[in-house]
Amino acid sequence: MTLSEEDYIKAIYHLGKGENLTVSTNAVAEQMDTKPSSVTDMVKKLSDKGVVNYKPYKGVSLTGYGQKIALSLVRKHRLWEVFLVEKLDFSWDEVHEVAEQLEHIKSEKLIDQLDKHLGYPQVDPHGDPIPSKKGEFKKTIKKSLNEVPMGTSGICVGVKDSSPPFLKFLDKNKIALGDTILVLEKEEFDGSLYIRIKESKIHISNQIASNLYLKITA
Amino acid sequence: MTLSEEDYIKAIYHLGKGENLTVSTNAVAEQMDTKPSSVTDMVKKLSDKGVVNYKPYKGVSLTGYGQKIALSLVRKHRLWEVFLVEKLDFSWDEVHEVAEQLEHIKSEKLIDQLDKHLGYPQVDPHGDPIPSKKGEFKKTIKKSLNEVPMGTSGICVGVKDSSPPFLKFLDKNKIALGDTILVLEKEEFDGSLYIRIKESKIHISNQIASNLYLKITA
DNA sequence: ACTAATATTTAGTTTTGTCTAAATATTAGT
DNA sequence: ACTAATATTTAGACAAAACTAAATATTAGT
Ligand SMILES: [Mn+2]
Ligand SMILES: [Mn+2]
Ligand SMILES: [Mn+2]
Ligand SMILES: [Mn+2]
Repeated sequence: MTLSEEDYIKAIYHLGKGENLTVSTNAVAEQMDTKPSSVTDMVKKLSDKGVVNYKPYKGVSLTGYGQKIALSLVRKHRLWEVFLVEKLDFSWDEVHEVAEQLEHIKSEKLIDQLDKHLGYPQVDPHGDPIPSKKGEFKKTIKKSLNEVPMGTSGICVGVKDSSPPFLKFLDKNKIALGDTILVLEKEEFDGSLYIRIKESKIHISNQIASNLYLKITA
Repeated sequence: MTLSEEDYIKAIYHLGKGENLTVSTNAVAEQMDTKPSSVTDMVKKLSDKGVVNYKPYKGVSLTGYGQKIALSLVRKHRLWEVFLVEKLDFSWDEVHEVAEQLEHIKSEKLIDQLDKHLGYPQVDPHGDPIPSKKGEFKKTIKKSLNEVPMGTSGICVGVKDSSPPFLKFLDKNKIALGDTILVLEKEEFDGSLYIRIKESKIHISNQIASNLYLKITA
């Protein structure tokens, strides 16, 4: 697969929410920041290669073969993200762009050894699970912080919005993956939340809360 | 620069033996495993971009700008090779192909942090020097083990005699290409040498020493 | 069911990097 | 200096991946 083909496969995978939904040409175009006509061209080629199922005007989905490729790419992307954060001191809002390039490096040994070097991590710096070599991975049950009952305590495992501004906000407020968060109280007026994180009590807007995923432990 | 352009720049750099010699179209074609006509096309484009000096029928050389790019690529290539050997347990004959891909990843922070992670290495696994961020690097020379001053350390990069008996001897004594060798002391009587190789001190005859090449950073 | 809005595909170009075959320049041998 | 061999460039073509503009299909509103 070429770099371009691989990026399309990943886009179709992500738009299919891991359930291999059929996705529209326009959705892929938006995700890839390209034109719908370019998507049509590429999707025809991927169909010829047996990577996707494509019915004109009806959308596109991955074949079994296509899913395997997608999972392998996701694995590589997330392992590289872990490497960048754990070994090269990148912050979690800097890794995506570089991993987007590194995921295309062709070497099976490279990724096996990287996995080992990192101690076989289960999740990437954004809390997303890393598929095994065989393409299996644990579904993490995530809920956004604003939809759990008061008194719930859990571990921050991910974000919905991973834009640099949001990630920077989290850094500034010392909210990081792996932190234990306790939801204390909801402000009736604006739906904002009081939470306890690492011994300190902070106040976050409902919008912030809705973008933070919690893995509930109790 | 595109991946293709970068590979051409590196080829011209290497053919120029680091002295920026003017090289022929055919030489570049051979190095790149492509056709001379393709080289002509690319060289014209690189000339337009100010990367090379090109006179039709007279050959091509790098401009100052082109040399900077070449050194940056060589730096990246060699740092990745060190990473693969030191951190991911690749052997020295497996790294080139992968480094050939990794050298094209675009991220200044990535390479700075990688350099730091590796402890600012001076040479790659093949004994070749790693240019600094500014493009400076030490020259290396290849000498047979019996003609270097005592106390010299270098990387074993080749053999003069490659007959099975000699190679078997090397195997038996755990001397392999890529090993770092330190010359400790010469025995006056027979010119034999005491050397240190991977934590162990061994004794080799002058004849053995004369058949081993060392790459030394000067 | 008809029409308008939207989504998608088709047709025709462009850029990049490659190739083959033909033309031309350089070099070497006599 | 002439000729033959070799090196290099030019011309024309192609595949990949993108784009714009036009055509067509789908969908939603009345
Ligand atoms: Mn990518
Ligand atoms: Mn991630
Ligand atoms: Mn390369
Ligand atoms: Mn090397």
